Amino acid sequence: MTTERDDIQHLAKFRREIRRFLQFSEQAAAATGLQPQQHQLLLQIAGAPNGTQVTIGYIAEVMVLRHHTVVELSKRCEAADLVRRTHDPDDRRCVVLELTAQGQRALHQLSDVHSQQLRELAPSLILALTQIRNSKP
Amino acid sequence: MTTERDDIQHLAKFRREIRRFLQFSEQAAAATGLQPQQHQLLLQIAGAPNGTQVTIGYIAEVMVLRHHTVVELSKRCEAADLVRRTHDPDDRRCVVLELTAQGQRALHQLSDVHSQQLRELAPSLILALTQIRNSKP
DNA sequence: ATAGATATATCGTAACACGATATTATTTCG
DNA sequence: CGAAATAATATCGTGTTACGATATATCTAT
Repeated sequence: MTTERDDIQHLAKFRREIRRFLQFSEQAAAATGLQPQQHQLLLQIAGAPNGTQVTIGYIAEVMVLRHHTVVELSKRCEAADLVRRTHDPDDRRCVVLELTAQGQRALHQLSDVHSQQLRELAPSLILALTQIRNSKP
Repeated sequence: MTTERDDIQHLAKFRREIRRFLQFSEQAAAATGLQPQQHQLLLQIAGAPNGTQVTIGYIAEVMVLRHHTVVELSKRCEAADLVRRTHDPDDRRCVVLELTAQGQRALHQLSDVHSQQLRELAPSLILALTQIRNSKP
């Protein structure tokens, strides 16, 4: 019972840390004039493993969203001149997503502050994870 | 430039891991008949540090929400018989939040699967964090 | 007792993700 | 080859949710 309570406190602490990070991230995105999800889209486009074709479907998978949600998100980003949408000439069903110059600028700016923030938060996140991992299975 | 690209890939990987965990969490909550935020409320009520008065304001702070959002969330949880809302007799402005028996059951059930899932995801999360932390400042 | 501070509550609104459904392009196979 | 099946993206309507603005209740200090 005592370990149960400890476990729950550890889980709660982990979620507080995550939430604080996400809140930071949302504010950083807003400060750059982006919606949080727009930032995530840019990040997943630019941060895909080398050689990946970045399509709607790929993004839907890695962001764990329905594809039509990604359609809408990518269109909002296109309208904001952050993302370019082109049809793959080899399979014209597929839409390939790339960053515009402005999208790259925004992402690099955001990535800098995120790296820095994560370097600060990493120790307590790792600690929380370690505590959870060491709880009785 | 190469390090920049690596950094972005590491950040993207970290976000993918986080997103996968959150997705798991949302589905687990849904399987128990809870909204994701309802689960978070239960967790932060039960997982507050020992001796904490769990009020609307406290939850607003740790969940990084406006207090009126917590009012609404806690009322939905009250309606679902997961949470009890009582006025602190010493300061009747404050609302104290506690779990009902049913809220405790749901939370324990969810905590079990979350602990297990986090034990699985912890290594790659820690790896991603470590890679970010080791990137050039 | 009253002004100001603190904590919670109410109301209207906008963003977002989803289900259901549709459209366009490619592949399969009879 | 051409129709049916499959795959990828697109459109539309909807419900939830968090928010800003504002209101109410309670406490504190003078």
